[in-house]
Amino acid sequence: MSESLFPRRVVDVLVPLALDQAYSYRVPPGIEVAPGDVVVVPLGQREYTAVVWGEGTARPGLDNRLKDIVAKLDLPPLKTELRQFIDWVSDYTLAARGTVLRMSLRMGELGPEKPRYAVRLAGPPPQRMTPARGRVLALMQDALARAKAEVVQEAGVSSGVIDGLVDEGTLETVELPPAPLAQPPNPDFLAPDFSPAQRSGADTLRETVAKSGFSVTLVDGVTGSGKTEVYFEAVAENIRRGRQTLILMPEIALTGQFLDRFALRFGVRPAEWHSQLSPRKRARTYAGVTANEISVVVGARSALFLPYADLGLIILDEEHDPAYKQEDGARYHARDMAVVRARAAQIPILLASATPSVETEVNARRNRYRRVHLPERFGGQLQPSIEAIDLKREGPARGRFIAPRLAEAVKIALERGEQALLFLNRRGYAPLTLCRSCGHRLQCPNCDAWLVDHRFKRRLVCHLCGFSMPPPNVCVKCEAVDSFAAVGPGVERLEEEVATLFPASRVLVLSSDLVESMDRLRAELDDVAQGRFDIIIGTQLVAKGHNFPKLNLVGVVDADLGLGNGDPRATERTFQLLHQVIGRAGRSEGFGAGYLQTHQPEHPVMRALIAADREAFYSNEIELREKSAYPPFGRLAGVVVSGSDKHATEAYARRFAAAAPHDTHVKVLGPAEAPLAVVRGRFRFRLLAKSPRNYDLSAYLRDWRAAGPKITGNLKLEIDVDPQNFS
DNA sequence: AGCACGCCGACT
DNA sequence: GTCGGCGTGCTC
Repeated sequence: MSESLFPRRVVDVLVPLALDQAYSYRVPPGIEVAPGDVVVVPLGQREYTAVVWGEGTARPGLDNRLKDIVAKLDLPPLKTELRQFIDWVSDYTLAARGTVLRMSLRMGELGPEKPRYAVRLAGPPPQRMTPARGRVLALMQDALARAKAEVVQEAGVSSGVIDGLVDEGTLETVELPPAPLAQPPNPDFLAPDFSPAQRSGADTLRETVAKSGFSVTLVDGVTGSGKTEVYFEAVAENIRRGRQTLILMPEIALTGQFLDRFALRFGVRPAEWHSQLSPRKRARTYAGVTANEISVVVGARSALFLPYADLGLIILDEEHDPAYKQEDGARYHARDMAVVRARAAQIPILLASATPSVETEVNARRNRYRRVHLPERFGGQLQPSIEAIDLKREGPARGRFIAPRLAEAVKIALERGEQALLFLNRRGYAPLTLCRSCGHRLQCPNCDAWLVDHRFKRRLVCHLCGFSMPPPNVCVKCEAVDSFAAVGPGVERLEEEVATLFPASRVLVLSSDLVESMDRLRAELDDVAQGRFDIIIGTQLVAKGHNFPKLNLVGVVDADLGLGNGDPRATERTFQLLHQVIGRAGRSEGFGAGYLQTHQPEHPVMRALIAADREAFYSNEIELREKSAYPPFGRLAGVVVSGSDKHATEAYARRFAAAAPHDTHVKVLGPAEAPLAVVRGRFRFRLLAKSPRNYDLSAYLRDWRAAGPKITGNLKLEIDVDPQNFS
């Protein structure tokens, strides 16, 4: 009866599942909700933490099936700005709304904090005194409470000794308040010592933050120009204004040195946000961010979706880095989405890079983004001088990979007591193993890829699916015995060559598959910085963000790797990666040298690097993109159809292509077998949609997806707006 | 993302 | 006969 007299209010609630629609729920008496409120709702057999997305949409026929909201959580509501951002990302990327919301609700385990216990002096000394008890009492005489683990450490006793003293009444246990998450950074902890160019850049950034409002600024400075310290001044200004700052990094795991530099400037380390955070730390950081108790977050791309209480500034470091593109689940580019969030929140965003993405460079050249240029290396250091080694003319002997001229340069560096870095972006010993008698190549059974020889692990490994097997000694095809030959170099093979060339040197191989733990890696990088190794052989792991004071020589073993595989972004990425890795040289001493071993020294990428003519590279690349209407002068979307049955997959891809809506602005290419035609036993076919820049390609793709034939069996359809990867 | 339902093969 | 594999579809 009361139902009809007082119909309950109905609201739409978005559940963080792969659902595109918000569901309607009744609001029970005693609960008041508004859009953005975090609530608990029943769905199917379970209850979920979800968010009120708006007023209930009337849907006749559904009303008698509506369930009640279970509870409203005591959390700040998601602001309109964030909800609009989530809707926007979902619309743009075609990821389900709930999937995007999920990224904003990664609060981990809420609930009571696990108590921390400490001990302190509480009574007379014990009846029986022992040396261990004496040490504890000596330490505890000041009557301060100390964590038990700390006493164990300081007094050099076992925890049993402390327990005994507690039992005797000499010590008592007290509960401590939770350790503070992140101390507030002090914007005036250290006054920076700037060059005139840095000072002027810092002033511009500070004014940008003070003015507030949406703007995009490219902080464009070579490695060693001190751009981090310069943008720290924007952070300082934002802290003074009492607002929160988000600093995005491509790979948070490798930012140990960055956190130290932050602490040097602001007195404390910032809060961190990334996928490897422990559940407890995640929950507390989440709570701190929503309650405005954390003022600076350094995070990986997922930190972009956190519900900041009062976000005032976003900084995206190494903005060109391909790691900003999320490839699984919701496919989004954190740089582009960060600009969108900054606009939604009406705040400034800074994009920092020594080698901006072509997209950002075009925006800066056309004055859509402001540019703060830091042209010099700090302290008058020179840019490394770069030379090509033409492998066609002065390459190494067969089966060797270090050319004589590079070996000579390494020898000289070692004689000077300096370090050398040999860069090769290839893990393992050799990328290909073939049978000398029949030419058979060892291939992954699940993928269209060769098995990579990993000698340290004594296994052949597929880099696409992780399949591995011990190296066989009989050829599976011709049954020849011990006929296998390693073809091409990986970092492990390079180490072998280095050991014969420089037997007295201390060599470290750094490669992601050899990393045992983050702590171990940080320790190894520290060892390198301290000069405990002479030669470092590394994959792109070494290109990012580490400062090695004694490193003056970088040799790129195969500069052509990554070029010429038909990927439209290959030249840009090669330029950025090689520029970055060579920038490791000479950051302290100022006499850096880089050598590029290449088969094509006339390639625009090599010429731009050698001449240190960045502008030439960009002008050339921008012209090419404009001619072919590639991004940022046109839009692209990739579609991948995959399935375990090749014919069914190809047939579906054809039918899907045929269902593409007619539109004179959109050109659909394919389907064609993907460059990685088989991965994990699934066959892959690619389609590509091209449109002009000012066209809503996302809307087109949504129509296309709706018009496409139904997915059956284990077929999968993946849509990637603005693809960065064409494999 | 769960979870149930339903249809097929292979065991007590 | 029933257990259980996973492909399919639904959740306000």
